[in-house]
Amino acid sequence: MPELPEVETIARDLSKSLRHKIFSDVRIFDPFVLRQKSHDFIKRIKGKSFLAITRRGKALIIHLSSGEFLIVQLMMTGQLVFDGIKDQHTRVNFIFSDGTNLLYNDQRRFGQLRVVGNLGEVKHFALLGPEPLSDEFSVGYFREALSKTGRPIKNVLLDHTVVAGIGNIYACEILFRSRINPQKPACRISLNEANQIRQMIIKVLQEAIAYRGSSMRNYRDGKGQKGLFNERLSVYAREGMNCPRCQRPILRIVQSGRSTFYCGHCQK
DNA sequence: ATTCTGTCCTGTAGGC
DNA sequence: TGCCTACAGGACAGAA
Repeated sequence: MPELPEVETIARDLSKSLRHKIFSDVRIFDPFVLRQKSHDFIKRIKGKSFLAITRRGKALIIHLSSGEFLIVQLMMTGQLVFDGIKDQHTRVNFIFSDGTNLLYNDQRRFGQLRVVGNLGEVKHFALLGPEPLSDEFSVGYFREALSKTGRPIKNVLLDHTVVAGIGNIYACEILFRSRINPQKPACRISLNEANQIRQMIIKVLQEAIAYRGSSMRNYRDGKGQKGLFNERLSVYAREGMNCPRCQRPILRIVQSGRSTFYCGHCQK
């Protein structure tokens, strides 16, 4: 699924594409992706206009003129494509008064869409840790969070209650660039290493946003295009290929049921 | 209390 | 070719 850089790219694209649009109709092809009854979902969107789109963690928040919010969790394979062509994975089609549309496509159907009256009622947001690109994600906060647990650092980066928006691709890339072994217990990471990891979190995410994200399989931006960060990935999905730093083969292990890619020589 | 495992679902790649 | 297994960007309930 899209992680923070991909979701941010979609939000930026759609904030331009959807400016001044009015939702004139909503077509539900697969009610499974809704967290509420279709008629309620449609009723709360139809006739409203688009005000803004923001991001929290990996979730998109569309602000409606009614004061309500359309929340989209893309999960693994969700896509929001402006003025695309419907295919077999199109689950919802939002139609605007000028004849353009916004497709919600989702191959695996893990994604979820819903309309809420206020963001405070969304439990997921209440549990989320700070945005990594905000001042809230301070040196002191991050050091403190690492010191409190003996879990492997990779798992801590994936824990959205610690820091929001980092997924499997960027957790691996951040640790590679920080030269930290993904299995290292968080509480054994030194203050200097914690600073290094924190800076790499910020740097890698900003760089990935600048390159419009990474496309492994299904990710597409708001214009239906692939991201460009793939060729800049050093370790993710590169098992057996050469480490760009020492030329030794990249390793793959499983942590908490998820693949981790790293260099056993460079990352201590 | 904290942490991990299995599950949700569809599709594809690779081994034999 | 075809069948079978493993795996895929996330989140969460329920179990250890």
